[in-house]
Amino acid sequence: MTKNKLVQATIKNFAAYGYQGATMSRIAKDVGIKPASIYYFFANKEALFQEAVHLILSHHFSMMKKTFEQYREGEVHQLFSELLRSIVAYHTGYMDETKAYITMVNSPIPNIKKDVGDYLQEYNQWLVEQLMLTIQEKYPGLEEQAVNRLIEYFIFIGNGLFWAVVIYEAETLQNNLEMAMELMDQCLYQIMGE
Amino acid sequence: MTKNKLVQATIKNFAAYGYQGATMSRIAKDVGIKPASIYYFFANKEALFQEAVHLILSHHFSMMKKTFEQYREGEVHQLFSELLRSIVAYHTGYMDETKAYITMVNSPIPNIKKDVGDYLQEYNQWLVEQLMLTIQEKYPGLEEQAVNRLIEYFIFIGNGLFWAVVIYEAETLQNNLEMAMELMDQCLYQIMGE
Amino acid sequence: MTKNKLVQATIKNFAAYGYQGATMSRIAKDVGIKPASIYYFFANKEALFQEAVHLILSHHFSMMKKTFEQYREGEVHQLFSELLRSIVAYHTGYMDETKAYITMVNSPIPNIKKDVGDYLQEYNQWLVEQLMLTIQEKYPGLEEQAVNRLIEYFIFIGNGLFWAVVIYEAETLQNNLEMAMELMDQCLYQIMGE
Amino acid sequence: MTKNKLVQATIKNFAAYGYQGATMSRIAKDVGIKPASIYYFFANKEALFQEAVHLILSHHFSMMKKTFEQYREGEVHQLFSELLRSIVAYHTGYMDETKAYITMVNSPIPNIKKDVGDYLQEYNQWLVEQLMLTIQEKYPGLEEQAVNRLIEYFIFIGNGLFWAVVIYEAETLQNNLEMAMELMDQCLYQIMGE
DNA sequence: GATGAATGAGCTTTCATTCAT
DNA sequence: TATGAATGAAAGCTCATTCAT
Repeated sequence: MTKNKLVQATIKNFAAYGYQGATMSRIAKDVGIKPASIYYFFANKEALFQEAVHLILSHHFSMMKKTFEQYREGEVHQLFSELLRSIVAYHTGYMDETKAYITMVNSPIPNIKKDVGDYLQEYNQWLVEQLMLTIQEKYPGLEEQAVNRLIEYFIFIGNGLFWAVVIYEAETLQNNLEMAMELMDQCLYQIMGE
Repeated sequence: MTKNKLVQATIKNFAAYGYQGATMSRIAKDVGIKPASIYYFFANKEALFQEAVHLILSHHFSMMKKTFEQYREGEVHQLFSELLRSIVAYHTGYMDETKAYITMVNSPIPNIKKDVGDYLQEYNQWLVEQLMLTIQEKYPGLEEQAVNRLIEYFIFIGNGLFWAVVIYEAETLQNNLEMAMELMDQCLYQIMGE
Repeated sequence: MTKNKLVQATIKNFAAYGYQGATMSRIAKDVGIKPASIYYFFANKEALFQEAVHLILSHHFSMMKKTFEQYREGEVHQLFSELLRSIVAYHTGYMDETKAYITMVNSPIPNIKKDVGDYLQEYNQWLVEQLMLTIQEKYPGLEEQAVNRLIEYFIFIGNGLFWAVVIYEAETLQNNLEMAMELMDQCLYQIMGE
Repeated sequence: MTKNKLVQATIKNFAAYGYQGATMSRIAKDVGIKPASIYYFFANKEALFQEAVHLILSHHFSMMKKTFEQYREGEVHQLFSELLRSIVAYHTGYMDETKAYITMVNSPIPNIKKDVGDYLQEYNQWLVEQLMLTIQEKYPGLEEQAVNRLIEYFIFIGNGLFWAVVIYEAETLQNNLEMAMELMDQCLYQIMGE
């Protein structure tokens, strides 16, 4: 469908040139239509980009959710590892979305900045909640505060991994993933006790 | 000096709007001159931005260098802590430079992308080299490979902290700094032994 | 019928925005169809507007004719009064047509300008002819030249009233109508003698 | 000066094509510059047209004022005649301004419509005030109400003449001017007594 | 050093129109 | 009858850049 193709092309151009640098002409050309035709599907540039933003964010969410659901039953140690692996897999696999995401975080377009901010908060909340439930289920005696610290470490380590995806090549990145997993194991060991 | 003010205004606008979004008019207005006057100081937009890029990168380098020199004589543990603290201090204190840096990393302007890539490599090399010397000096018996791993962990943790500066508010950020330092201590303990 | 509704919507938009300012989309939206559907009824924008123009002009003609026929049998004095009253009634009652008419008079669209010019001439001719017949019938001895002067005064006063409709509110307009009727009476008295 | 030429070309195009029909390109071409250059002098199309509107209105005002000052000392009868003659002279001499004025009266651009409305009121007020003073000075015993009625008739007759300028050719118009002056004399005679 | 005036290139957007369905 | 999808042309406007002063 033309509309979907438009959003995909928008993500690609957003990633490569940023909001102002991505032009309606280029996006149209990538899709194989004329610029004027975009306006049949979207009211204006901002509306088009907002749809792209929403797609990126919901895509990210569904990816992380899928991983979470797949490994929630197993060991906590493995869950963390797989979530970290998933961060790398998603962000390298959908590099355009990742690059677009980076420019979105400080977008001068208020609506976009707001959407990303809202998402970040929502995603974080979901992640904390789910991890809390899962871990407490498995370690019933554990204090909430301890679990919370564990989750905070996980998020911190995840952020390091995310930025690594952006700036490093495959090899270094693989090394970073291993470090992340080891650090996470350390934290688990430290907090849960032996 | 007008030229300096121009570069500063460029950094500010670069941070706020990205390369394409930052206009010569706005930069000129911020400085209090007319757009045409910019061309007395810089050949064109790219040259102006490249100077801004260089300033940002060299500023970052000199900050990290200063911290390094200040703490290289002390304990390794403290050196790492201060370097991490320095990352937070620099990136929050010079938020515009940080934001500009983020957009620079994926800049569609080849020269800018290249400069940043080169810098990243150079900075990394310097950091590794300096840390290697310093640590080996203090732990003469330690294998190079172990030191290397330690440094890699430090860089990984530093990256996590960097991204935290970008997306978190002061409070969360402080918490992240503490986690970073604790993780680093863990690594030290793990690798150096007790 | 859709076609009629289209013409009505065209008049409304013509009045509000002028020829260039009135868009096919807006007209379609007012009617509740899509722009493409207009082309089933009209060859193009000009054809649509020409139909609107014709409707406005023939509507005006039929209104004035009706008034004329209604009062031609009575006193000349009353006929003039009612014709003047009719000018106000028509142009206030069908304000959209009046506003459209004003823009039509100097329309950059040759066909429209021509149609309006032709109509003005035709309408004038009809008016003069009818008034001539009616007045001569009632004042058989009167010289044709005198009747002609009377008619010219009537048209002049009618024009003043017309423009008053365009620029004044109801109250001022009412006052203008009374002045017009009094002036007309004066002319009658002056020319017909006591 | 380019700016003045721009305003003149704007009036000409405004008269010929209306607000929406007049394009920045055409105006630029008339002046002998490129469209982009207009934006050095005016913020946008509306600002340019607003300047044109102001010029038209103030021009009209200064013309009527001049006539008024020239004949205020003489007979009232002559003052009215000259004012009427002045209406014809101005509106035929500056046909573009007159045509532009007609489209302005019902302009879909709020600012323009407002400016014209405000002007109409201001001009009317000035006219009534000046005529009141002048006539009362010359006919000291006359009641204010009587003078008021006289002025109202003058304005009414002036409106008829104005619209005649718009729709008639020179010959008919001359005839209309004579009628207007005769009607005005009649009113004077009627109200001031013999 | 600085700018007034100008411009080419290109941007987003609008709009009348087409045509297969 | 009606429209979804598309487009050529042109609109208003922005912007980096130039150059004489």
